[in-house]
Amino acid sequence: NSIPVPPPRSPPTLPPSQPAIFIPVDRSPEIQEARLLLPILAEEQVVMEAVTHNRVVVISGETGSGKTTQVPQFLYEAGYASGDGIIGVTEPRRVAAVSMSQRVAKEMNLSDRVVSYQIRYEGNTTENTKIKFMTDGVLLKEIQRDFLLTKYKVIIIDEAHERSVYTDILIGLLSRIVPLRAKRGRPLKLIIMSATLRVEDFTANESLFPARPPVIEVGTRQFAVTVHFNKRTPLDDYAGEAFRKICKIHRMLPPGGILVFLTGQAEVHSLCRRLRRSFPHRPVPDPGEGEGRKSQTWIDLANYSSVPLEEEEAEDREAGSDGDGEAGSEADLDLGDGDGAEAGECLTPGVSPVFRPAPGGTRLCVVATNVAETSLTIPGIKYVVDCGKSKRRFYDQLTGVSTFRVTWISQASANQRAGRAGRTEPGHCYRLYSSAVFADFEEFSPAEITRRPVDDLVLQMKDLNIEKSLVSAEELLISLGALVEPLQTGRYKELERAKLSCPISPLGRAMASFPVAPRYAKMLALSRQHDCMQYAITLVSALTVRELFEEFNRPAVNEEETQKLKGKRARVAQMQRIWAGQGVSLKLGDLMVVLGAVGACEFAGCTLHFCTQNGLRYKAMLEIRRLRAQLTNATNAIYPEAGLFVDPKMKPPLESQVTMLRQMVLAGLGDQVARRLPPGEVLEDKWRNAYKTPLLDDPVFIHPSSVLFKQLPEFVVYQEIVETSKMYMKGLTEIEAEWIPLLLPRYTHFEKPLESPPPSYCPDTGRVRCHRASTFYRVGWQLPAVEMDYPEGLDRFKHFAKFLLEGKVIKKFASYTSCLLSSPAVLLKTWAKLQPRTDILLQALASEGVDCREALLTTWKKSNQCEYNRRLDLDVLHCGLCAEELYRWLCSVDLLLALCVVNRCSVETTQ
DNA sequence: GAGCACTGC
Repeated sequence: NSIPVPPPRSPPTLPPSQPAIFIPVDRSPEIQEARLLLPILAEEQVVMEAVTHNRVVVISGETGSGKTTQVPQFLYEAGYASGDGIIGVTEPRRVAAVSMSQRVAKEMNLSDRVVSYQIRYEGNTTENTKIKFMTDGVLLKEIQRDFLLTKYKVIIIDEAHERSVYTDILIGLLSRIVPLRAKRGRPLKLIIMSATLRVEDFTANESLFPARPPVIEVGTRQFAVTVHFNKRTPLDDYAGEAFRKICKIHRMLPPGGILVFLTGQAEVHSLCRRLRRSFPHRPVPDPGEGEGRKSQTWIDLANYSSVPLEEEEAEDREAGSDGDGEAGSEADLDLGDGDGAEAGECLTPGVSPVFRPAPGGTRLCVVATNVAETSLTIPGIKYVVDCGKSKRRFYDQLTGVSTFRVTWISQASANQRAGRAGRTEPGHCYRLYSSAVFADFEEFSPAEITRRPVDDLVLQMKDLNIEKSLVSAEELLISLGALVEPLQTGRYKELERAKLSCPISPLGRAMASFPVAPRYAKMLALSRQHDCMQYAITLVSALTVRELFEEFNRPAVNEEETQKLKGKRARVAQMQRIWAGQGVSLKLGDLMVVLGAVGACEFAGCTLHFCTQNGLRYKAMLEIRRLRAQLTNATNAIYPEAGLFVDPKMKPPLESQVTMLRQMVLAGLGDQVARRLPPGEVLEDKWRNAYKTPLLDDPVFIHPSSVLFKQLPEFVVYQEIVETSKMYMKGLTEIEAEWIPLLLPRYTHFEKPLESPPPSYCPDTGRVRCHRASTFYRVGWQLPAVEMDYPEGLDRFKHFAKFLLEGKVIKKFASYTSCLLSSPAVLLKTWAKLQPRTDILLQALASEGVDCREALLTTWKKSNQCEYNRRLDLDVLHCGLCAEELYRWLCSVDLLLALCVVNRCSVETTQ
């Protein structure tokens, strides 16, 4: 039943054929036999000719065709990995990269030193590696180091139809790299593998590939799946509809596993309970406990969603109460050969060992969310029940607010789900919605890049010196100090254009080398200053992984379970309070909890037992552990003097370090500050305990799970805002208002320096200091006046001149102060200009740019290179002789300054 | 006073 293969479009004249290369492969007879069944094998000739004659080739076909495992082998046999180049294959998921490399190594009878993989945390590549499977993000990082990907002769992008962000960006970059490599005489071949439906995305995009690349279509080994639509579409109760459908399938249809697609964890729980109640078997272990629970996500879906249904089923009262005649009839289980057979992806080799076969005399029923669509393959599924919906995260690019919504899936997703029924034999897919509804589905899910924040991507592109016109992300990066701020001159349009072409700063380069979001990368880059790096790394790891804690909020089925869940929630809340601590520690808020949780978990050896006891997600803790190791290595690579290591017995941070961490969080997440509405300003009830953020008009609230929920600090920084019943901030840290102007000057509008307290001279930095009040951008919150460097401008020269004459800058000058014709304070008077001597002094300082001690000494040094060079090595400020020389110099030559102000006699005596 | 799908560096 394979799709006819059109010949690849060939160029009018073929280049002279090259001598055929053939690298022998020693496959076992069993492997060879199995390969022959794969549709792709019949196309080897076609594929290889297309690759020979084209720089870019698209291979389309569902995963059942075997293209992922076979095409790299074709290329290897044709010599694409002999000599100085290797074959690279990207996958959107880690499991796929690992399992594919193992599978291909086995098929080719080669060691994993030759057919290897690389994922974020680990890999087995060697200098002998010829075929390298990797996740898409890994290859993107490699481009950052070697833009032309010189070690590869071929790059295969697998699963391109999934349109994952990294895959999208890779294809964009490779479309530019391929011609560059051709120009250099070391051609790189690009093979894009995609499901048939989405091939146009790549071939019809002329800015990607001006010459349309040839497409080779391959059939699948997929068995026919008959699709049955509901006549009616339930309004809301798709879970109930699923339940009824499962009951009917189970009662009336031949053996074979059932896979049910729902949208969320709670639904999965509740449907499983309902099924167990209706078809009781031996007790199924509670998902929240039991030693078989290796990891949360997988086991959740394995243990509690694998419901063996007994053949001698119990009376199904709930199904019996089904009043919907039409949906309840047996007609909709029609097994006749419909023409609705749809091929869908079904093959992900390396089936998860988590799924145990159903016990004898029972039927396997798996209730799952989206995971089962691409990430998991469950053996023995013959029936798919598809509610047609999925829960997706929506992200508002303007406000940064996340929401989770249950929406209709795309036609492509529905077909993907249906395909899961045809893996081992012909199957059936029951769609709990009508064909009319299906026809209204979007053809595809929107590409991921359109639905997520892009700041990290822009930074990476900048690191590659690629321009991208994404204004808001650029603004964020400028605010973080990762990009150089554009010049504030010129017309508006020029300004906008300047923004888009901001070069990357040294800080930005350092940030780009950390494989985390730019906000977190900035925290890491800053942590070097205060001996907080190991804490910052731990914090950033945990925040990147997110959702550290198990969710015990699901509705319970009976009193016993209610109590159990209540107990678990109480235990977690208690631990969170302990980890958060009191006083200074508590101000770090939910991030202190995270730090404490990771610290305690590692201290206990990161065991499953510890995680279960304390409501931590074991899988999350393992991921944090690996990310910590990676970030520690990355940090050591940038700052070798740091000498960091992952300390499993890391001590809690000192109070001073906690404060530094809070400041780092603020510096990294300066645009995610919220202020509590002062109780006196609460006019409407909806603003009670509410916070205001710069970007939202509506009130936001502290999430009840936060340890700061009852604290209600005036200023907080949040990690995210999720809109559920209200707008809730999560991941909170308390910050001090006076930090904002100092750490976030770019978000602050400063007022004029205050007259009281008066500006002062800082003997340590040699600069003029002052106090300034300020307001926070957009919302105009009044911020307390803080001490800071005096702003640039004429006034700074005035103050510096005053301090100079007062002897604050050069101590020795103090002895001359009494000889001055007028008090140094005259310089600050509005009428000072009327005194020519003060004006001449100011002009002299300004023309040399002398408004701090360093500038003064530099100018002096420059002007008196020969005369005073030797003495400058001495400490000018404390050596009387030098100070006098300096003073004389100031009076006589270059700056002319004191002459005009200082009493003539005094000058004569010193000269 | 609550309830979040999945994935990658």
